[in-house]
Amino acid sequence: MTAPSDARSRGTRLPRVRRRRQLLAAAQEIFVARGYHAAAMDEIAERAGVSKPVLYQHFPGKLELYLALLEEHSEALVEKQREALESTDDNRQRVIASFRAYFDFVAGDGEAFRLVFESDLRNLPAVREKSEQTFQRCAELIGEVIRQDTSISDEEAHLLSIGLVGMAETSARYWINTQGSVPKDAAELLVARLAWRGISGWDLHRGGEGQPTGQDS
Amino acid sequence: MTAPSDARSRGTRLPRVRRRRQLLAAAQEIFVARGYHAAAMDEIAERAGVSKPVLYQHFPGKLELYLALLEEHSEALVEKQREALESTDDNRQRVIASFRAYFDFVAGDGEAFRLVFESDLRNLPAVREKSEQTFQRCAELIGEVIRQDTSISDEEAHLLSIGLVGMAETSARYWINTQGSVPKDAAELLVARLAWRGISGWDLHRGGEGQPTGQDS
DNA sequence: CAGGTAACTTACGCAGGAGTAAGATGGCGG
DNA sequence: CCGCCATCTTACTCCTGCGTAAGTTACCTG
Repeated sequence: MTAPSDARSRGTRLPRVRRRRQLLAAAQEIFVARGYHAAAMDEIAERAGVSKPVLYQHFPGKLELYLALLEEHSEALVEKQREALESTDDNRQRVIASFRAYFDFVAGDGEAFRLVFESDLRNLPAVREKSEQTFQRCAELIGEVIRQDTSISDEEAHLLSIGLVGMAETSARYWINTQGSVPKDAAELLVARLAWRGISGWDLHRGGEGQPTGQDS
Repeated sequence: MTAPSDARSRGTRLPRVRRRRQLLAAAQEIFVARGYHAAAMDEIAERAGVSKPVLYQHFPGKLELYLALLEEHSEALVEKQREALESTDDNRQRVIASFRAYFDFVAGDGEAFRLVFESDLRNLPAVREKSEQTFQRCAELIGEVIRQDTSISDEEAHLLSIGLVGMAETSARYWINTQGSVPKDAAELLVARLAWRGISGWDLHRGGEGQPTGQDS
């Protein structure tokens, strides 16, 4: 568990690009495990089997190193979300795919989600903006879908989307932190069903265009 | 905005208990504005119109000072939540009250919610536990209500509760961060409605005990 | 009004960790 | 085989910010 990810090659010289990738991987492990503040550049270097100045030949400072990782994984999440929503035309399936995307994100890539969802650097404007922007972009993708099928205002649709994204993020994080109690598929479907029941046929009472037929399991 | 909350009394001696309360208030302002790491004990002392050692006569260290505040506001949230759920017997009203409690919490007490929801010290076990425990307790309160009215398993009910609490927290935070775009009442009701549509009559398809009558606006 | 004690101050020690000179090394083109 | 440049290392500097030692002032009690 504390085994160096790539110290097999202590003393080995690497071409620039390869080394950079390896440094990013080492940094991710440390940042994820300790958070930004408790992570020491010395430890990151050590984990990569390299001395500290090497780190500074690839990144101007600790902050930039962190931001590089944050950027990468934020984009990955938005991309996953976009793919999920484009994967089908059926809105119910869309909801399921969307939640699955969140659970996949949280389950994948060495717990990188902790950088995006649990950053201890949110007080830095640059980081706060990135986090919120990522969140907003995910919500906006969902918001568009909602707007297509309902007659509610843009602002309201956006607020609903925010709520749904929050639900997805929160439940996915809860699920990953309590691994073993609920299988992934079941958790995804359960929460997706909650969301779908919430939004489907939203404006029926306004004289909507057809009640969801109720088969939802 | 940067006006010292209580430096009117620079040079004034205060009885111990009064001073302690004032120090907590000053600390809250700084911690909320800067986060734990960027907050300096010097600045907290200055804000209170007092010199640093005074701080240390009341709290053993920065961490304990922070934990005192975290504890206080975490308990306040859980209490608000409990009151909301006890305020009525009608589950639909319960949902609304529950969301209102979150919005109230977020709107009140000098943005103290940032300590509970956005702490930059979550990597410290003591803080992580407190946060998660607060979250769990809120979810558990809701979970009990859900279990009373549905036949789903305890684990599933809990997961749903987690999702709902996440939705409440997220939408409340979004609302407070974009003050002015949506009135509080409208936001609360909108999201509460989303949640209520999601859970009400959950297990009808199993042969439940009566369909919700559909009047939900 | 004197003396004691709680409240408070100035001024410092000290540790941890980011970032940096200056020098060593190894492989590759000539 | 030799010199050159990219790669890497040791061994520092320096700053920030927590926590404290020692000394000072106001209030209160006898």
